[in-house]
Amino acid sequence: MFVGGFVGYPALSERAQQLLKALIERYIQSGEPVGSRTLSRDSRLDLSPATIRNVMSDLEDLGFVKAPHTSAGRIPTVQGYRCFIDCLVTVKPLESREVLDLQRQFHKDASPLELLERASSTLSGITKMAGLVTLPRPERNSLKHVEFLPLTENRILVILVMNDSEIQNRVIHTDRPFSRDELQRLANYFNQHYSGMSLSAVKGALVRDMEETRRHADQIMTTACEIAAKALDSEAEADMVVAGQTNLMTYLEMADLDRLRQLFEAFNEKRHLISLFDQVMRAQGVQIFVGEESGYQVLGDCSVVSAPYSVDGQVVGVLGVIGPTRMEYQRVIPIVDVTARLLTAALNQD
Amino acid sequence: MFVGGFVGYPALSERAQQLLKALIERYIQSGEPVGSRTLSRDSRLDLSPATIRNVMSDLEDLGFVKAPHTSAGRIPTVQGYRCFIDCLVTVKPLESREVLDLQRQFHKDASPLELLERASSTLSGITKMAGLVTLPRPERNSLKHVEFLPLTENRILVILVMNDSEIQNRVIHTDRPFSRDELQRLANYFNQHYSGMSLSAVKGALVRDMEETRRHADQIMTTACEIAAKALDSEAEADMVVAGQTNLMTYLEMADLDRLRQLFEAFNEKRHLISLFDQVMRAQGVQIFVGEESGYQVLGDCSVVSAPYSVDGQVVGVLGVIGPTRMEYQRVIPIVDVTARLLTAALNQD
DNA sequence: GTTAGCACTCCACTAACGGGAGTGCCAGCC
DNA sequence: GGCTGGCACTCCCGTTAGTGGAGTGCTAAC
Repeated sequence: MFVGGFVGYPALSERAQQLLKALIERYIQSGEPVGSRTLSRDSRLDLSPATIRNVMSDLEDLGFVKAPHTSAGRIPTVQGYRCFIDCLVTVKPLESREVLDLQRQFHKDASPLELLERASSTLSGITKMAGLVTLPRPERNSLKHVEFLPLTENRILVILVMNDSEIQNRVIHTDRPFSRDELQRLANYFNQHYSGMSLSAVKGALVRDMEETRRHADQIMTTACEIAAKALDSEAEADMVVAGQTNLMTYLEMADLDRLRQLFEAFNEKRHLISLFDQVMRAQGVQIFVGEESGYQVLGDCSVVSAPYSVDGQVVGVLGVIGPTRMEYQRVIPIVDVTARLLTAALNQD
Repeated sequence: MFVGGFVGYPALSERAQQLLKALIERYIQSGEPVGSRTLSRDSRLDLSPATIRNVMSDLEDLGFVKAPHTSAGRIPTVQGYRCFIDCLVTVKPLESREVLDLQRQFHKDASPLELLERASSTLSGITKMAGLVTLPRPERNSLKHVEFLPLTENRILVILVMNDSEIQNRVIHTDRPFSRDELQRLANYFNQHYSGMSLSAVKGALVRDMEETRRHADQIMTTACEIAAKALDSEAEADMVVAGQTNLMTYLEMADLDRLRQLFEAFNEKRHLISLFDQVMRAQGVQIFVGEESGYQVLGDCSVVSAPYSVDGQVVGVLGVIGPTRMEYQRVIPIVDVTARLLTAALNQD
């Protein structure tokens, strides 16, 4: 009667599982505490309300559900959702029509950044929640080409062209002026030796090589390395694209203005959300945080459904949605999953 | 007894003006309808509540105030605020200490973009409302230097260096591949002829010159112009920096979630707000929109206090704050004014 | 023109009430 | 032992009624 594969949770009978599932599905749909009568009708188990009450009482003791007050139905706890997501939910795969709709969002000839923005707004659009996509860390990008341009006396514009056609500008200050030709030579040297490596690899190589070249008294090499090192030093802060935050305002469980405010501040601040998403980069496939599980109190009544996307077989970023804990996981999970795959595909073509 | 300089409004007696002023100041401070008794105490006029009731009744007939219901005090109408702002408010100039505090925000060696962001967040910080700063339209910027870099076969990276060290990248597609040397020559030609002009002037000149050079069959010139024209064609959409939107959530007059949502969508969409601010560019000094005066229904219970800022003596952008109509104009007006001046100063130094 | 007084209105708050939904427990049934 | 029907009990929520306060408009008197 007791079921395996239910690791980490207090053992639940088959019946209790089914009831928990039915309860959560019902609650997700209605948003109101679910009572025994309702459940008796809903679940296919053909049990009387009284029996169900007994089971529910057990579920409450185990911490899967709770009653807002004595004479109300039960609502899921965080642990309840967790269990539901891990073991009980039956994700319904997207219809091929829906996949096509999604696919259409990712134009062939869009720039990488456009693709990410598209992914974010698409996620928010079809889920009616907030969509998020982290930008790839430039450190992971590989460097295709470098250009040094003199701006004024002691200021040089360094242009980094990444292999996925992303371009970054940095302005650096130098001790002495450089002529256009000189800079051209330096850039040539640099491109010969370092292009094709990832930014972080370049950083590493520079540290080693600068010692080396200095020993050989190779002035060009040393100077080129110094300039490049300066440019790469300016840490590029991580960033993310957010879309459809305002959707969250429509969920009444967040009617608390103060809480809503904190949430929106988190969207603006980004830092915390990014470090949350960084955790996901290490995982594979869809990952879900329910409520405070994320470690951020701001996400009180929210869940995060996320999945990493990759370029050249390597995970470079994460996308996902943020919505009320009471979201339709069975629908959102495949959407996030498929979007991540489609984004990965779009980024890797050509 | 009747006062001049009160153009465009139904004539108001000195006393009525003073009462209107007192009423609005009181309402701004308390947020609650103001009754005759309160006003009798507040205003220095030493009038009995009954007398004040008569005046208030007149003010209501003239559309300056209204009563939410029969037995409540009066609150200002949009027209009332307008009159208050145009004729009645006594702005109290900032203390020199406050100016210094503000001044400290604008570091000497910050980039233009950083300055704008600083201005926005400073405005939001001291007013506890939302701060906005429009970015200068690139068209107004003058072009310092152009660089063409080959990316792949038919893609060229065009780098535009503006005179205030702002850098813009554009990737364009061409019919045939160009070699690095060839591009260098084209850029040289272009820089000789066009650098120093404003972007919009360059655009204008290109149209004329392309005809001209074509007639001379000057291949280099024509090609250079064609490439540049392509790059400049990609319209740069106007943009703005917003800070502290979430501050607005604390004003209870916006407790209506749906309205709040529309407002935040406007912040994200930006387009509308920018076109509102565009109007301000043509005006001089602080300009204020009360409620729907702005022409945007979203700004229902909001006012906009704004002022243009300039570079090289020419207005290039606008900054301001958005907050509840019930804001402390006498404080906000000088803050916006001074911030605009300080930003202008910071952008023009060096 | 100004004021005091008065009747009237409307809101906001509180208390009381009843219906509804749901629970827990118990006794009886299979 | 597990399931069920019945019943008393609890709590919420919406409605109603009542009350006090704040403010107005009007009128008559100064």
